[in-house]
Amino acid sequence: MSNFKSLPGFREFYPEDFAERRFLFQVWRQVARRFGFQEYDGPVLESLELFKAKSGDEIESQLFCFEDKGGREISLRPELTPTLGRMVAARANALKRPVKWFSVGDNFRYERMQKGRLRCFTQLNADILGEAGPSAEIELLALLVQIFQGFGLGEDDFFIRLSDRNIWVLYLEAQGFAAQSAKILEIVDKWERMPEEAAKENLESIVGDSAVQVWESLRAFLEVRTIAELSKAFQKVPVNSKLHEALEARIRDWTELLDGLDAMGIGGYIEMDLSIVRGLAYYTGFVFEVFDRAKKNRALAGGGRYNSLIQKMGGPEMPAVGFGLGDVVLADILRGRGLMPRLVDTLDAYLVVGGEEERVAALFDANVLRQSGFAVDYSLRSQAFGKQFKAASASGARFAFIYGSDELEKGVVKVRNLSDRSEEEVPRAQLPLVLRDLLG
RNA sequence: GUGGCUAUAGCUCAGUUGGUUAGAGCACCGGUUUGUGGUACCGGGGGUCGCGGGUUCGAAUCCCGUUAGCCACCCCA
Repeated sequence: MSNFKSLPGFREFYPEDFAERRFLFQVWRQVARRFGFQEYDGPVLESLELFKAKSGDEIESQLFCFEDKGGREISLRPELTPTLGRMVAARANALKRPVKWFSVGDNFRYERMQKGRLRCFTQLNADILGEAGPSAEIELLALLVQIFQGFGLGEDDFFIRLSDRNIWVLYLEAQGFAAQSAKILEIVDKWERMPEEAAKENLESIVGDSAVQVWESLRAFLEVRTIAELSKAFQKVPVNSKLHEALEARIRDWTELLDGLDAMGIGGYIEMDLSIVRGLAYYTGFVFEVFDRAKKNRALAGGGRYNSLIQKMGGPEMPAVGFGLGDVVLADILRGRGLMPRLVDTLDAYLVVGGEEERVAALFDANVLRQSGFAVDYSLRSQAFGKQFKAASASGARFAFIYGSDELEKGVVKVRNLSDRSEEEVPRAQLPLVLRDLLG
């Protein structure tokens, strides 16, 4: 065995593995186009600054970054959104709105691997830019659901946890902690993972004596599952008139969003769950994550609204919402459910060649057939008929063309249907036409 | 970055209290088969037993180290 191994977290795709990938990407592209999204891509390698600008300096430890020969600090992209932001910012005023774009590309993160997480993975990114209202979220979430449905997954398999950073800020503001909201949301983010005592201590260091009271209010908010419960939660905190207006507006957004998702027929996939807050740095409104119902896997996808990124990239004010969907967890789940088809490249015809003299005719016809667009193969070596038929079956070809001395004397080849074993003689010149008919 | 478990053929795994040339099934190649294919029979190739060191007359087996993988934590854009 070779001493050269692929790098940790980087995969090799043998043909049967690659077939799985192609299947995933096919569905992604098909469904995205169905929704009117256009495909784009950006550079895999970017300046380190681009990613730091969006996510802060700490991110460097999780990047594949290095100095190039020109002394530039660069990094393989850990995500596509900064690149998208720059691309859209550069042409923002010339782009028809809404901008509905998607991309399928490799991303790189220097992290310890575990189930569902590698160092190089492929992500579908879909974004809608230029629309501030919930109609963009409705469209995007509908796309997300149809993609999973496209793989045969349904309501019993996955669901979307839907949350809202705006409503959290309003809630904390009402309690007088607007300035501390980022830190408090960090506690919310770790609510299920962090031991209660540690979380309470942490909270105390942020809000001081009000810790007990705030803790209870967080707990109550996390139990909210409906708009009615949401309104009720706000009745227990002091809401001044200015806040009241913002709150009313936000509740109208929520209503529009949920009604729209119902209208799309995907209400059954949505669960209001304010424990989702996600990457605190740049999300500005609704955020969401997709999980399998069994919750045995990492999030299948995640995203949300990021209304200030385009400006940050030097563009005009431009609202945006998007999601990323990785190939690793998705493939795990599809395999687990038996929903990963074994796609193999199949041939239209396999040429069975009698001997060296017949080979001349076979090579000639193979070339003609291939130029006509058919997938055709034959044995590179002179082999017994039985051997060649075995190879023909294994290749998945639908037909075998038999080049025997008897046939060629008559100017025909025998066309054998490999599934029903029927045979007919066809003049060589007519092979492309006949094959086209046979394949339907 | 931290911790636990694992490592024998391309894959799934056997391998006795340490014992002589490390096995099986599947897969692959060849044959039975220059005129008919998923079955059958026969044969073949393929291993530094993850790597390095130690104990021993002798190590896949015991000990130490190391690397990689898996799982969880941290993180998760």
